[in-house]
Amino acid sequence: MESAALPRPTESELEILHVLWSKGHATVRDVHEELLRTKEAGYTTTLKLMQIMFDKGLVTRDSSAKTHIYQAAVSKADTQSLFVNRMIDSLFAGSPAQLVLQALGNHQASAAELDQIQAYLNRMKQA
Amino acid sequence: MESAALPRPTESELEILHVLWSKGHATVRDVHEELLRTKEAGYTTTLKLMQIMFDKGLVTRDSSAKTHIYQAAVSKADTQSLFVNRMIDSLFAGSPAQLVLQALGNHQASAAELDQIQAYLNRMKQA
DNA sequence: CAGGATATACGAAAGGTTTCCTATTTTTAC
DNA sequence: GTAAAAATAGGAAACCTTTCGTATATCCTG
Repeated sequence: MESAALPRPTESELEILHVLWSKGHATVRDVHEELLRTKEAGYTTTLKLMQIMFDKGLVTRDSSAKTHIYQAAVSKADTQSLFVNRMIDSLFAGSPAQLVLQALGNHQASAAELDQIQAYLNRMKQA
Repeated sequence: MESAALPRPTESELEILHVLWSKGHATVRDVHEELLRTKEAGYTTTLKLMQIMFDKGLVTRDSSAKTHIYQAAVSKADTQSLFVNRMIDSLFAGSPAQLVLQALGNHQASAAELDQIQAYLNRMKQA
């Protein structure tokens, strides 16, 4: 027995998930106001998107009160993983190292970030 | 003066680009036969996609002969970069290191790959 | 409790991607 | 040279995402 896998969030859905991840739980209006800071959209557009996300299982909601309260049903880490793995398969022939080098090569990382990665490598070598 | 940026390839377009990147240049039939190895599709579907890609500027073609010969107009590295940068912005708050750790954490990399990354880090530290 | 504000639900239009049918042209093989 | 095979082009259907108008219900304020 296996329940259907959650669909990959679309671009707009990701924006909403970001708000939910940072706020923990939020109303449609909360999310909408946050989105307005970076993009233009009508309120019912945000509402509709969140309803669709609910139907897809990407968010849960408490509808006991008149104003529904939403929460992300997928974790940020799992979602990042979903997209990263997909990209590794589809663009880097299954090689995570290729993606890593590409990511580092373009966006120059800070010293602190390089240290973080170094620490990770050290842990891997010990194991 | 600045020419319009090329659009981000769609999923299907990426599959075709992969074939073109590996073959260098190919006819629609070449590409189609290759795609058939992993997915099902009609010949005219592949043709149509490649025509659209031509219109978008994602591929070039030599139509001097009856059977056109296509080539990718975007490099694999540039395309990888496009997608990676986009993902860093949209899912990792602009931090390439976060993506790197995520990529390494999930797909366990081989010793050789870790060495490659280590070598990269060493180069960065020297600089 | 009446009127305005705020919320949800529903439906549909607009835009993009993917698919394939059909018509037409060109090549090839007998 | 003619018929079959293979190629291109164009259009349209099916599907998904995004957007928003409108209808309806609920809440709050005076």
